[in-house]
Amino acid sequence: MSAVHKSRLGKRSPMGALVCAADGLAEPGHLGTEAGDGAGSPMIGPGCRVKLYPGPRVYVNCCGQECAGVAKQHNHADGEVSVFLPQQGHHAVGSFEEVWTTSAGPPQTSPLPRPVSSNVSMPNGYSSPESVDMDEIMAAMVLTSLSCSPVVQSPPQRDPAAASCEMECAGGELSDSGSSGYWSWDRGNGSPAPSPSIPETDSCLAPAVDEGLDMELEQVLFDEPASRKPKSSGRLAYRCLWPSCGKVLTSVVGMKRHIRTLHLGHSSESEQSRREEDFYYTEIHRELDSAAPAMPCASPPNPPADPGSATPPPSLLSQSAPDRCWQVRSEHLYQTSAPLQVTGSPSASCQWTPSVNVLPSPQTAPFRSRSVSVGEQWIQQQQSASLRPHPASRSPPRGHCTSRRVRGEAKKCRKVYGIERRDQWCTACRWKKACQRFVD
DNA sequence: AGTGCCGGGAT
DNA sequence: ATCCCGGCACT
Repeated sequence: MSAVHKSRLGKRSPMGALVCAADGLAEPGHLGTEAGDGAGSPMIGPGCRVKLYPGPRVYVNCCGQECAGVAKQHNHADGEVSVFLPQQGHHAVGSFEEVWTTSAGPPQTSPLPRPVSSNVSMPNGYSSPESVDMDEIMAAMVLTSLSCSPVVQSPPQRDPAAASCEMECAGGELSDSGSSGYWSWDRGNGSPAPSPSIPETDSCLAPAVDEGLDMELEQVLFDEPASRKPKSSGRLAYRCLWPSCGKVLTSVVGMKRHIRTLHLGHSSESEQSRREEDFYYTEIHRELDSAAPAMPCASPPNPPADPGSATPPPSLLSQSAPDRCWQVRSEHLYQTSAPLQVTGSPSASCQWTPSVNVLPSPQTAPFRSRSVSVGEQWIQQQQSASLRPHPASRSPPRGHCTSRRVRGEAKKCRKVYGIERRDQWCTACRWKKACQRFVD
């Protein structure tokens, strides 16, 4: 079956993307949480595999009454959630079941319109998760429109594999998801190797914080753009999301300059470059950030490397905007690629070559060189016990070398017009070729 | 059996 | 390049 698909991916281009979605990779609405099978149970609570990210406002049962707090840690293994209670001014550690995300009541009784997802590292009392989400969504839309061709400007969709990376790795606030996991305590899901080519993934490494602070402190008092002016100045910092950088500065200008000069390698002040810079740093809360223990990303910083040359990490996904685009823009792959996509895995078609080069940074090169998306790798690893370093080495189980395209679901000329009106068929149908009029 | 279409031959 | 068809895969 799958062996048959490969030859038809070309004209039946949507298939690749559909496979990604159909396989459950994309799960809109489950942003930032790892919900279980229960589609309508995004609630934190017992029996629900929801992962609570730091940042969102949560409520705990404190002395018999509901107390608002900020989720800080969630030890998924122990089921303990650490919540910072601003009103009490201390942290509270409670069981997973005692935390809910709406003020309506405990999780068992109050359906949550959205799972705990606003894991943007925001300061205490910054805003509600929902408002942050809106900002993030808007930013994501802009970034997506910049980074991708128009076809990918659909609402952000997440695949669980990508979400798993978010959970493992920090950063990603500027992604199109708008609710990427900043970090998580769940360490049990394989090795949290960060994606080597994605800037956000390495931001969990936060070196050189102090030096950045020392260097840029004076700038806080001056040229702070209104767009990113922190609501509680002095508490916000900006972390460079460039891989193996993680520099934290206290001013946007300094951070942008840092990214522009050190990473992007140019000093252009154009709008384009500024947006690029926005993409590579994130706003962090210094107290939260410093209070956060070692990030789950324990692996050393990965330089931008060819993903195909390394063994694919088990669950390393990020959801940066370009990366997301790849998940969606899978349909043209067969045209630009060769045998790499010709694999038996149904997900192997999820690959594409971006048509727009918006991020001329070195980071983008590995992106484009990806042969199989990480989500696909995740699925393939789930499906196959044997892990193969190169997707090209996978060959589908096929009876013979010839490949036929799968029979299309669409009605063909023969069915539409009938054999008696064969003259109205498309040329291909008349010639017994793949129908060109009613393509799948 | 009916259908879609690949591969290849004929023109 | 166009036209056609044998034959295979699939439903």
